Amino acid sequence: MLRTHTCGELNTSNVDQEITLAGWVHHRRDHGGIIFIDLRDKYGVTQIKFNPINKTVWENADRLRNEWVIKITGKVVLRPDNTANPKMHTGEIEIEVQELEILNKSKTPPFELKENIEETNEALRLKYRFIDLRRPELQKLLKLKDEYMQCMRDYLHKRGFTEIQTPILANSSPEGARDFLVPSRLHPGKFYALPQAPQQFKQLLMVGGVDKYFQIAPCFRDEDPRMDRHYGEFYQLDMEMSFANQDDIFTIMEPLMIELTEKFSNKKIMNLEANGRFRQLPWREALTRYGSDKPDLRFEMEIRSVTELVSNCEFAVFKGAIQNDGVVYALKVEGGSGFTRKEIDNLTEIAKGKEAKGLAYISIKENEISSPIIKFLGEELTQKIITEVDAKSGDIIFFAADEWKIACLSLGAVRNECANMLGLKDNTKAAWCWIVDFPMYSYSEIEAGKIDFEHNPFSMPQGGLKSLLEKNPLDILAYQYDLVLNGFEASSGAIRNHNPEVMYKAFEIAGYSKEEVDAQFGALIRAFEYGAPPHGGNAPGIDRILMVLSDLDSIRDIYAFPKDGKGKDLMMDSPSEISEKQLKELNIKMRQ
RNA sequence: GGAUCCGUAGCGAAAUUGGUUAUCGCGCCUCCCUGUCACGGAGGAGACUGCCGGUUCGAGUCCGGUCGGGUCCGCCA
Repeated sequence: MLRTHTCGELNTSNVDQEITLAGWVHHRRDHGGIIFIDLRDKYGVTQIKFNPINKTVWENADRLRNEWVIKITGKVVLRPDNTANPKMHTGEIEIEVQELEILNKSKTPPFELKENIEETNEALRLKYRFIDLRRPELQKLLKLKDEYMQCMRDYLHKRGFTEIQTPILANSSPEGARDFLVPSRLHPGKFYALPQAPQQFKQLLMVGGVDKYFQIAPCFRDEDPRMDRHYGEFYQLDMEMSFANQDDIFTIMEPLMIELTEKFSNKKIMNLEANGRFRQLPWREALTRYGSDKPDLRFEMEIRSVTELVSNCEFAVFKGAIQNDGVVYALKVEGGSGFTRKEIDNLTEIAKGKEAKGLAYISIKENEISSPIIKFLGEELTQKIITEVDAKSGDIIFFAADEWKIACLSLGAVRNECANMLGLKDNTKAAWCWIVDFPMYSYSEIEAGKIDFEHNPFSMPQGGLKSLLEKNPLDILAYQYDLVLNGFEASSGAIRNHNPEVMYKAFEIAGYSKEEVDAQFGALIRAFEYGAPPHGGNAPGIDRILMVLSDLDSIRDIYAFPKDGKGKDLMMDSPSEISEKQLKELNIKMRQ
């Protein structure tokens, strides 16, 4: 060992001991006749001091600069009276250095590592990630993530789950996100794909009799990143159980999420049902009341229908929407009457971003009701609306008049932004909930009249084959659920369709022939013909959950070596060009 | 694919309505200093204001383009 102790552990009980420390020069204070150095390692900082006793040691101490790596041997001594530093763990002692070895020099770092320094441009920090990682904040995050993953593993192991690794080189899946493709050298013209999720493999494990599987699984998707979506690769706590129904999955997941919240955040869990269970919101209700399939339930601010109330009004926008089988929904925002013209314009743009045509409003200030639509609604109806949504002085009411889904989503986006503006997103709270009863199908947004899977084609339709045969596809619900935390989608899961007959029928409704299903999901459907047990599971996005629990502004902080917002690794300079030789070996011609 | 914000020494920021030699703090280099811990003191180096073009007597500042970065929409079964 190059050291007898770490830089974070020495205290008064070690006084007079001869010790050896190794670490980085964190900071130096040269007083002419005495040099203090804060020596840093992962575990902390210890003050070491040099006096001009030994000429060689003194001269070398004089050369030391920030981030040089050194090893020192010396004696632990009590600091003189009134010079202890209560801010340091090791602040009562210091080391009188007798020997100094310079293990490595360092160039001047491109940014400073001291605390209380304003944060440097992220791109520079990412390029020099190996330096940035030395900061205590990031050291803590690495450790936190390790404990976090260990907690999940322990929890599931105790409940009889087996962690199993599934292939990284897999098949391209025709639905879903863009794949990362890997050309095959041994099979010219053919490609592997990195898995978007181990979905099919975990279902095959259930057919294989594994019963309870989990994996902290890497997932690869070539889609544009977001603040809460790391580019390219991310990790899910992928789990699946045989002979389980939806409530069995919830019963396993809920205590784990509670444990993670309590151990890895200082948030107080709110919004639990009286029996301690997570609230369950049907998908349709979530959209109708909160305008989102991932509602932030830390605050109320519910959408209310005024469709009935305004059904006979002469305001063309409301009237038109209702005549087209649409709805008129209202969102009362308490304390929103102070929004400026510019802020309302911004909210209007947000609503339009969700395909609303505009954003009508009624603003109620002390003695005055202001609204661009009051002249169309009339005094009486305006008052009725205000009463209906229980608005008071100081509030503003926004309206969406459109087909149901657009009305919901546009007001949902407005609700979200208003909560930001009014500071309603309380970071000391954690609001978990399940969104259940997703529709199995919806109309295609690309091809008019065509029916697509709304969410996950492998889900079991509620009512099974009977529903598929008898119901209007758009009315069929799936045993499909999302877990939501503070407005973020934390997990997605389903009870799977394990029956070949039901599977073919489900795909047939979405326009797939038997041959297409066989070609694309051959292994799965073949497996289902050999006694597949009923099964289901889900897959929490662990990076995103930790990001929310830790109140981080970016999911990149969760990764040791993150990609930037354009999918580049600035440190490794990837993606990078490859040689002609490699391309030739893979039978790929570069486009000129 | 679209929208929007940002870009000034190594880092973080400033520069009035377009005006003279682009300012400050940290860091860096040299020297002084035996109790500091954001040590102190003296001096010094370091910038084609992202890049290209335009308007103007004059551009860090205004305009157009471009490159790089952040965030959002689309996208993410």
